[in-house]
Amino acid sequence: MALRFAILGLLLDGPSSGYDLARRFAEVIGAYAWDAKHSQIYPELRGLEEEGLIEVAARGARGRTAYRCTAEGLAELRGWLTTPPESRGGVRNEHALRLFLLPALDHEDAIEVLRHTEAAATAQAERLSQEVLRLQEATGAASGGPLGLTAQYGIGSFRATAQWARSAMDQVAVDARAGRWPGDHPSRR
Amino acid sequence: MALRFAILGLLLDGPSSGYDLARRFAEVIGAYAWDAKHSQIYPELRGLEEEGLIEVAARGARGRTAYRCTAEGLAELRGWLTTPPESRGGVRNEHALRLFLLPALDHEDAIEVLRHTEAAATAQAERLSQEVLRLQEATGAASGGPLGLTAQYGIGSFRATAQWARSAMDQVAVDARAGRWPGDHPSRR
DNA sequence: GATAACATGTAAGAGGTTACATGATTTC
DNA sequence: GAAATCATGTAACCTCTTACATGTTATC
Repeated sequence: MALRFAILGLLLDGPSSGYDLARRFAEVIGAYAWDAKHSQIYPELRGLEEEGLIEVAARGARGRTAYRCTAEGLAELRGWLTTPPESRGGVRNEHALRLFLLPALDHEDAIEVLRHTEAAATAQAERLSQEVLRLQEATGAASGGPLGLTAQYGIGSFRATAQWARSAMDQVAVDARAGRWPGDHPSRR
Repeated sequence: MALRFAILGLLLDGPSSGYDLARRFAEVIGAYAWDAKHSQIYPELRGLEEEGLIEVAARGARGRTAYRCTAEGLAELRGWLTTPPESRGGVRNEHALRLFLLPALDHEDAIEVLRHTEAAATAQAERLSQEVLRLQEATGAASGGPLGLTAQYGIGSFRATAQWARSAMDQVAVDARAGRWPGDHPSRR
Protein backbone atom coordinates (compact mmCIF):
# COMPACT_ATOMS: atom_id res chain seq x y z
CA MET A 1 0.00 0.00 0.00
CA ALA A 2 2.70 2.45 0.96
CA LEU A 3 4.46 2.34 -2.41
CA ARG A 4 1.58 3.86 -4.33
CA PHE A 5 1.43 6.82 -1.93
CA ALA A 6 5.15 7.33 -2.11
CA ILE A 7 4.83 7.54 -5.90
CA LEU A 8 1.85 9.90 -5.74
CA GLY A 9 3.82 12.14 -3.41
CA LEU A 10 6.87 12.17 -5.63
CA LEU A 11 4.78 13.05 -8.67
CA LEU A 12 3.57 16.19 -6.87
CA ASP A 13 7.05 17.62 -7.42
CA GLY A 14 6.54 17.42 -11.15
CA PRO A 15 5.97 14.85 -13.91
CA SER A 16 8.34 11.91 -13.73
CA SER A 17 8.95 8.68 -15.58
CA GLY A 18 9.44 5.33 -13.89
CA TYR A 19 13.12 5.78 -14.48
CA ASP A 20 13.12 9.18 -12.74
CA LEU A 21 11.24 7.74 -9.78
CA ALA A 22 13.60 4.79 -9.48
CA ARG A 23 16.52 7.21 -9.30
CA ARG A 24 14.90 9.34 -6.63
CA PHE A 25 14.15 6.26 -4.56
CA ALA A 26 17.69 4.98 -4.92
CA GLU A 27 19.48 8.27 -4.40
CA VAL A 28 17.35 10.13 -1.91
CA ILE A 29 14.20 8.83 -0.29
CA GLY A 30 15.44 5.26 -0.11
CA ALA A 31 17.87 6.33 2.58
CA TYR A 32 15.27 8.19 4.67
CA ALA A 33 11.84 6.77 4.23
CA TRP A 34 11.02 4.23 1.53
CA ASP A 35 12.84 2.33 -1.17
CA ALA A 36 11.65 0.68 -4.38
CA LYS A 37 13.20 -0.79 -7.52
CA HIS A 38 12.14 -0.18 -11.08
CA SER A 39 10.77 -3.72 -11.31
CA GLN A 40 8.19 -2.73 -8.74
CA ILE A 41 7.63 0.82 -9.92
CA TYR A 42 6.60 0.16 -13.53
CA PRO A 43 3.76 -2.25 -12.71
CA GLU A 44 2.55 0.10 -9.97
CA LEU A 45 2.47 3.02 -12.41
CA ARG A 46 0.27 1.00 -14.75
CA GLY A 47 -2.07 0.23 -11.87
CA LEU A 48 -2.25 3.83 -10.74
CA GLU A 49 -3.03 4.98 -14.27
CA GLU A 50 -5.83 2.42 -14.64
CA GLU A 51 -7.35 3.73 -11.44
CA GLY A 52 -7.11 7.30 -12.68
CA LEU A 53 -4.84 8.44 -9.85
CA ILE A 54 -2.10 9.44 -12.28
CA GLU A 55 -2.08 10.29 -15.98
CA VAL A 56 0.44 10.49 -18.79
CA ALA A 57 2.02 13.94 -18.87
CA ALA A 58 4.45 13.44 -21.75
CA ARG A 59 6.05 10.85 -23.97
CA GLY A 60 9.68 11.23 -24.94
CA ALA A 61 12.59 9.47 -26.55
CA ARG A 62 13.42 5.82 -25.87
CA GLY A 63 9.87 5.03 -24.89
CA ARG A 64 9.99 7.41 -21.96
CA THR A 65 6.58 8.00 -20.37
CA ALA A 66 6.24 10.72 -17.75
CA TYR A 67 3.24 10.76 -15.42
CA ARG A 68 1.59 13.39 -13.28
CA CYS A 69 -0.66 13.06 -10.24
CA THR A 70 -4.36 13.73 -10.95
CA ALA A 71 -6.77 15.52 -8.63
CA GLU A 72 -8.14 12.10 -7.64
CA GLY A 73 -4.60 10.97 -6.89
CA LEU A 74 -3.96 13.95 -4.63
CA ALA A 75 -7.26 13.35 -2.83
CA GLU A 76 -6.33 9.69 -2.32
CA LEU A 77 -2.92 10.62 -0.93
CA ARG A 78 -4.39 13.23 1.40
CA GLY A 79 -6.94 10.74 2.63
CA TRP A 80 -4.23 8.26 3.47
CA LEU A 81 -2.06 10.82 5.22
CA THR A 82 -4.84 12.13 7.42
CA THR A 83 -5.96 8.64 8.45
CA PRO A 84 -3.73 7.56 11.30
CA PRO A 85 -2.11 4.16 10.64
CA GLU A 86 -4.02 1.50 12.63
CA SER A 87 -0.67 -0.11 13.48
CA ARG A 88 -0.23 -1.26 17.10
CA GLY A 89 0.60 -4.61 15.56
CA GLY A 90 3.74 -6.10 14.19
CA VAL A 91 6.87 -4.04 14.41
CA ARG A 92 9.49 -5.41 12.04
CA ASN A 93 12.70 -3.58 12.84
CA GLU A 94 15.92 -5.49 12.31
CA HIS A 95 17.90 -2.94 14.27
CA ALA A 96 15.68 -3.30 17.32
CA LEU A 97 15.77 -7.08 16.95
CA ARG A 98 19.55 -7.08 17.05
CA LEU A 99 19.50 -5.02 20.22
CA PHE A 100 16.96 -7.35 21.74
CA LEU A 101 19.16 -10.36 20.98
CA LEU A 102 22.28 -8.75 22.43
CA PRO A 103 22.15 -10.89 25.60
CA ALA A 104 23.05 -13.87 23.38
CA LEU A 105 26.58 -12.45 23.22
CA ASP A 106 29.08 -12.46 26.06
CA HIS A 107 29.37 -9.05 27.67
CA GLU A 108 32.56 -8.11 25.81
CA ASP A 109 31.06 -8.75 22.40
CA ALA A 110 27.84 -7.07 23.44
CA ILE A 111 29.71 -3.93 24.44
CA GLU A 112 31.67 -4.08 21.21
CA VAL A 113 28.45 -4.17 19.20
CA LEU A 114 27.10 -1.25 21.22
CA ARG A 115 30.29 0.69 20.54
CA HIS A 116 29.70 0.16 16.82
CA THR A 117 26.06 1.16 17.18
CA GLU A 118 27.04 4.33 18.97
CA ALA A 119 29.70 5.26 16.41
CA ALA A 120 27.45 4.56 13.44
CA ALA A 121 24.51 6.51 14.87
CA THR A 122 26.72 9.48 15.72
CA ALA A 123 28.18 9.48 12.22
CA GLN A 124 24.72 9.34 10.66
CA ALA A 125 23.46 12.18 12.82
CA GLU A 126 26.49 14.22 11.82
CA ARG A 127 25.99 13.48 8.13
CA LEU A 128 22.32 14.47 8.30
CA SER A 129 23.13 17.69 10.15
CA GLN A 130 25.34 18.74 7.26
CA GLU A 131 22.56 17.75 4.90
CA VAL A 132 20.01 19.90 6.73
CA LEU A 133 22.30 22.93 6.62
CA ARG A 134 22.75 22.39 2.89
CA LEU A 135 18.99 22.03 2.38
CA GLN A 136 18.19 25.13 4.41
CA GLU A 137 20.57 27.15 2.26
CA ALA A 138 19.29 25.60 -0.96
CA THR A 139 15.59 26.06 -0.21
CA GLY A 140 15.64 29.21 1.89
CA ALA A 141 12.98 27.58 4.09
CA ALA A 142 13.43 27.24 7.83
CA SER A 143 12.62 23.56 7.56
CA GLY A 144 14.83 22.88 4.58
CA GLY A 145 11.77 21.68 2.72
CA PRO A 146 10.23 18.21 2.99
CA LEU A 147 13.62 16.52 2.82
CA GLY A 148 14.88 18.87 5.51
CA LEU A 149 12.00 17.96 7.83
CA THR A 150 12.55 14.27 7.25
CA ALA A 151 16.28 14.65 7.76
CA GLN A 152 15.67 16.45 11.06
CA TYR A 153 13.57 13.51 12.12
CA GLY A 154 16.47 11.23 11.23
CA ILE A 155 18.91 13.34 13.26
CA GLY A 156 16.72 13.05 16.33
CA SER A 157 16.41 9.29 15.93
CA PHE A 158 20.12 8.73 15.46
CA ARG A 159 21.03 10.93 18.41
CA ALA A 160 18.59 9.02 20.58
CA THR A 161 20.16 5.76 19.44
CA ALA A 162 23.68 6.96 20.20
CA GLN A 163 22.64 8.11 23.64
CA TRP A 164 20.87 4.83 24.33
CA ALA A 165 23.94 2.85 23.24
CA ARG A 166 26.16 4.74 25.71
CA SER A 167 23.73 4.09 28.54
CA ALA A 168 23.34 0.44 27.52
CA MET A 169 27.13 -0.10 27.64
CA ASP A 170 27.13 1.04 31.25
CA GLN A 171 24.24 -1.22 32.16
CA VAL A 172 25.80 -4.25 30.48
CA ALA A 173 29.02 -3.61 32.40
CA VAL A 174 27.13 -3.37 35.68
CA ASP A 175 25.17 -6.56 35.03
CA ALA A 176 28.32 -8.39 33.92
CA ARG A 177 30.21 -7.44 37.09
CA ALA A 178 27.30 -8.77 39.12
CA GLY A 179 27.42 -12.03 37.14
CA ARG A 180 23.96 -11.31 35.76
CA TRP A 181 24.72 -11.01 32.05
CA PRO A 182 22.97 -13.97 30.35
CA GLY A 183 25.41 -14.29 27.46
CA ASP A 184 28.27 -15.02 29.85
CA HIS A 185 26.56 -18.25 30.95
CA PRO A 186 25.40 -19.98 27.79
CA SER A 187 25.15 -23.35 29.55
CA ARG A 188 22.59 -22.53 32.19
CA ARG A 189 20.09 -20.73 30.03
CA MET B 1 16.87 -13.89 7.37
CA ALA B 2 15.99 -12.05 10.55
CA LEU B 3 13.23 -14.46 11.55
CA ARG B 4 15.57 -17.40 12.03
CA PHE B 5 17.78 -15.38 14.35
CA ALA B 6 14.82 -14.13 16.32
CA ILE B 7 13.80 -17.75 16.84
CA LEU B 8 17.31 -18.86 17.81
CA GLY B 9 17.45 -16.04 20.33
CA LEU B 10 14.08 -16.91 21.82
CA LEU B 11 15.08 -20.55 22.18
CA LEU B 12 18.02 -19.49 24.34
CA ASP B 13 15.52 -18.71 27.08
CA GLY B 14 14.50 -22.34 27.16
CA PRO B 15 12.91 -25.00 24.94
CA SER B 16 9.79 -23.83 23.17
CA SER B 17 7.29 -25.16 20.68
CA GLY B 18 6.11 -23.27 17.63
CA TYR B 19 3.00 -22.43 19.57
CA ASP B 20 5.03 -20.96 22.44
CA LEU B 21 7.09 -18.89 20.03
CA ALA B 22 4.02 -17.60 18.24
CA ARG B 23 2.64 -16.40 21.56
CA ARG B 24 5.84 -14.64 22.54
CA PHE B 25 5.96 -12.89 19.18
CA ALA B 26 2.34 -11.82 19.44
CA GLU B 27 2.37 -10.78 23.09
CA VAL B 28 5.84 -9.36 23.65
CA ILE B 29 8.53 -9.03 21.02
CA GLY B 30 6.13 -8.25 18.23
CA ALA B 31 5.52 -4.86 19.81
CA TYR B 32 9.21 -4.01 20.21
CA ALA B 33 11.35 -5.69 17.63
CA TRP B 34 9.98 -8.40 15.35
CA ASP B 35 6.69 -10.10 14.66
CA ALA B 36 5.82 -13.46 13.10
CA LYS B 37 2.77 -15.70 12.78
CA HIS B 38 2.62 -19.42 13.36
CA SER B 39 2.22 -20.01 9.62
CA GLN B 40 5.73 -18.67 9.17
CA ILE B 41 7.21 -20.12 12.34
CA TYR B 42 6.50 -23.81 11.76
CA PRO B 43 8.18 -24.05 8.35
CA GLU B 44 11.14 -22.08 9.68
CA LEU B 45 11.53 -24.48 12.60
CA ARG B 46 11.68 -27.39 10.17
CA GLY B 47 14.39 -25.61 8.18
CA LEU B 48 16.42 -24.79 11.28
CA GLU B 49 16.24 -28.38 12.43
CA GLU B 50 17.39 -29.70 9.05
CA GLU B 51 20.38 -27.38 9.26
CA GLY B 52 21.19 -28.60 12.75
CA LEU B 53 20.79 -25.16 14.33
CA ILE B 54 18.02 -26.38 16.62
CA GLU B 55 17.00 -29.82 17.87
CA VAL B 56 13.95 -31.46 19.39
CA ALA B 57 14.03 -31.07 23.16
CA ALA B 58 10.76 -32.77 24.03
CA ARG B 59 7.55 -34.12 22.57
CA GLY B 60 4.32 -33.66 24.45
CA ALA B 61 0.59 -33.96 24.18
CA ARG B 62 -1.35 -32.85 21.09
CA GLY B 63 1.66 -33.26 18.84
CA ARG B 64 3.57 -30.62 20.70
CA THR B 65 7.25 -30.48 19.71
CA ALA B 66 9.59 -28.29 21.76
CA TYR B 67 12.97 -27.29 20.33
CA ARG B 68 16.21 -26.06 21.81
CA CYS B 69 19.05 -24.11 20.24
CA THR B 70 22.15 -26.21 19.48
CA ALA B 71 25.76 -25.07 19.88
CA GLU B 72 25.86 -24.54 16.10
CA GLY B 73 22.72 -22.46 16.38
CA LEU B 74 24.23 -20.25 19.06
CA ALA B 75 27.39 -19.83 16.99
CA GLU B 76 25.30 -18.87 13.96
CA LEU B 77 23.35 -16.31 15.98
CA ARG B 78 26.50 -14.84 17.50
CA GLY B 79 28.07 -14.59 14.06
CA TRP B 80 25.09 -12.67 12.76
CA LEU B 81 24.96 -10.32 15.73
CA THR B 82 28.66 -9.44 15.55
CA THR B 83 28.55 -8.80 11.81
CA PRO B 84 27.29 -5.26 11.35
CA PRO B 85 24.30 -5.12 8.96
CA GLU B 86 25.58 -4.00 5.55
CA SER B 87 22.43 -1.92 5.19
CA ARG B 88 22.97 1.64 3.96
CA GLY B 89 20.37 0.68 1.41
CA GLY B 90 16.66 0.49 1.48
CA VAL B 91 14.94 1.92 4.50
CA ARG B 92 11.29 0.89 4.53
CA ASN B 93 9.64 2.88 7.26
CA GLU B 94 6.00 3.81 6.77
CA HIS B 95 6.11 6.32 9.59
CA ALA B 96 9.04 8.18 8.04
CA LEU B 97 7.35 8.03 4.64
CA ARG B 98 4.24 9.68 6.04
CA LEU B 99 6.31 12.47 7.51
CA PHE B 100 8.13 12.90 4.24
CA LEU B 101 4.84 13.24 2.37
CA LEU B 102 3.43 15.78 4.83
CA PRO B 103 3.94 18.69 2.38
CA ALA B 104 1.17 17.16 0.26
CA LEU B 105 -1.29 18.40 2.91
CA ASP B 106 -2.30 22.00 3.45
CA HIS B 107 -0.57 23.48 6.48
CA GLU B 108 -3.57 23.03 8.78
CA ASP B 109 -3.91 19.33 8.08
CA ALA B 110 -0.14 18.92 8.29
CA ILE B 111 -0.09 20.48 11.74
CA GLU B 112 -3.03 18.34 12.77
CA VAL B 113 -1.15 15.20 11.75
CA LEU B 114 1.92 16.39 13.64
CA ARG B 115 -0.21 16.98 16.71
CA HIS B 116 -1.37 13.37 16.50
CA THR B 117 2.20 12.20 15.99
CA GLU B 118 3.33 14.10 19.05
CA ALA B 119 0.52 12.80 21.22
CA ALA B 120 0.98 9.20 20.12
CA ALA B 121 4.75 9.27 20.60
CA THR B 122 4.42 10.81 24.05
CA ALA B 123 1.88 8.19 25.07
CA GLN B 124 4.10 5.38 23.81
CA ALA B 125 7.12 6.75 25.66
CA GLU B 126 5.02 6.97 28.80
CA ARG B 127 3.75 3.42 28.42
CA LEU B 128 7.27 2.07 27.91
CA SER B 129 8.58 3.97 30.93
CA GLN B 130 6.06 2.18 33.12
CA GLU B 131 7.08 -1.06 31.47
CA VAL B 132 10.76 -0.50 32.21
CA LEU B 133 10.03 0.22 35.86
CA ARG B 134 8.05 -2.99 36.04
CA LEU B 135 10.84 -4.97 34.34
CA GLN B 136 13.50 -3.53 36.60
CA GLU B 137 11.54 -4.61 39.64
CA ALA B 138 10.76 -8.01 38.17
CA THR B 139 14.32 -8.82 37.05
CA GLY B 140 16.32 -7.00 39.68
CA ALA B 141 18.73 -5.99 36.91
CA ALA B 142 19.63 -2.36 36.27
CA SER B 143 18.74 -2.81 32.63
CA GLY B 144 15.49 -4.62 33.24
CA GLY B 145 16.86 -7.52 31.21
CA PRO B 146 16.86 -7.78 27.42
CA LEU B 147 13.29 -6.52 27.21
CA GLY B 148 14.20 -3.63 29.47
CA LEU B 149 17.10 -2.62 27.24
CA THR B 150 14.94 -2.81 24.15
CA ALA B 151 12.19 -0.86 25.85
CA GLN B 152 14.65 1.85 26.85
CA TYR B 153 15.63 2.11 23.21
CA GLY B 154 11.97 2.53 22.35
CA ILE B 155 11.55 5.28 24.94
CA GLY B 156 14.43 7.23 23.44
CA SER B 157 13.04 6.88 19.93
CA PHE B 158 9.53 7.96 20.90
CA ARG B 159 10.76 10.95 22.89
CA ALA B 160 12.87 12.02 19.91
CA THR B 161 9.83 11.72 17.66
CA ALA B 162 7.67 13.79 20.01
CA GLN B 163 10.30 16.49 20.22
CA TRP B 164 10.72 16.53 16.46
CA ALA B 165 6.96 16.83 15.95
CA ARG B 166 6.80 19.91 18.20
CA SER B 167 9.63 21.55 16.32
CA ALA B 168 8.13 20.59 12.96
CA MET B 169 4.81 22.23 13.87
CA ASP B 170 6.62 25.51 14.44
CA GLN B 171 8.48 25.25 11.17
CA VAL B 172 5.37 24.45 9.17
CA ALA B 173 3.65 27.48 10.71
CA VAL B 174 6.58 29.71 9.80
CA ASP B 175 6.73 28.42 6.23
CA ALA B 176 2.94 28.74 5.87
CA ARG B 177 2.94 32.38 7.03
CA ALA B 178 5.64 33.09 4.45
CA GLY B 179 3.51 31.42 1.77
CA ARG B 180 6.16 28.74 1.32
CA TRP B 181 4.23 25.65 2.37
CA PRO B 182 3.87 23.49 -0.77
CA GLY B 183 0.59 21.83 0.23
CA ASP B 184 -1.15 25.21 0.30
CA HIS B 185 -0.54 25.64 -3.44
CA PRO B 186 -1.46 22.33 -5.06
CA SER B 187 -1.87 23.91 -8.48
CA ARG B 188 1.60 25.28 -8.99
CA ARG B 189 3.59 22.27 -7.97
C1' DG C 1 -20.82 -32.79 26.99
C1' DA C 2 -19.65 -28.07 25.50
C1' DT C 3 -16.26 -24.73 25.20
C1' DA C 4 -11.83 -22.79 25.38
C1' DA C 5 -7.21 -23.24 24.75
C1' DC C 6 -3.53 -25.99 22.86
C1' DA C 7 -1.11 -27.37 18.74
C1' DT C 8 0.06 -27.78 13.96
C1' DG C 9 -0.53 -27.47 9.17
C1' DT C 10 -1.54 -25.67 4.05
C1' DA C 11 -2.71 -22.39 0.33
C1' DA C 12 -3.54 -18.10 -2.06
C1' DG C 13 -1.84 -13.79 -2.77
C1' DA C 14 0.50 -9.24 -1.84
C1' DG C 15 4.81 -7.02 -1.58
C1' DG C 16 9.61 -7.03 -2.50
C1' DT C 17 14.50 -8.48 -4.40
C1' DT C 18 17.61 -10.13 -7.79
C1' DA C 19 18.67 -11.38 -12.10
C1' DC C 20 17.92 -11.66 -16.86
C1' DA C 21 16.76 -9.22 -21.10
C1' DT C 22 16.35 -5.67 -24.63
C1' DG C 23 16.77 -1.60 -27.08
C1' DA C 24 17.51 3.71 -27.86
C1' DT C 25 20.15 7.83 -27.37
C1' DT C 26 24.01 10.59 -25.87
C1' DT C 27 28.77 11.41 -25.23
C1' DC C 28 33.53 10.78 -25.99
C1' DG D 1 32.29 3.33 -33.18
C1' DA D 2 32.42 2.22 -28.13
C1' DA D 3 30.76 3.03 -23.78
C1' DA D 4 27.74 5.09 -20.67
C1' DT D 5 23.30 6.28 -19.62
C1' DC D 6 18.48 6.30 -20.43
C1' DA D 7 14.36 3.53 -20.38
C1' DT D 8 11.36 -0.32 -19.82
C1' DG D 9 10.05 -4.99 -19.16
C1' DT D 10 9.74 -10.05 -17.29
C1' DA D 11 10.58 -14.14 -14.29
C1' DA D 12 12.00 -16.69 -10.33
C1' DC D 13 12.17 -16.55 -5.74
C1' DC D 14 11.73 -15.05 -0.83
C1' DT D 15 8.99 -13.09 2.99
C1' DC D 16 4.89 -12.24 5.12
C1' DT D 17 -0.36 -12.01 5.81
C1' DT D 18 -4.84 -13.91 5.77
C1' DA D 19 -7.73 -17.45 5.62
C1' DC D 20 -8.91 -22.12 5.67
C1' DA D 21 -8.41 -26.57 7.95
C1' DT D 22 -7.91 -30.17 11.48
C1' DG D 23 -7.43 -32.54 15.62
C1' DT D 24 -6.38 -32.88 20.95
C1' DT D 25 -6.62 -31.93 25.81
C1' DA D 26 -8.21 -29.39 29.85
C1' DT D 27 -11.92 -27.12 32.20
C1' DC D 28 -16.50 -26.10 33.60
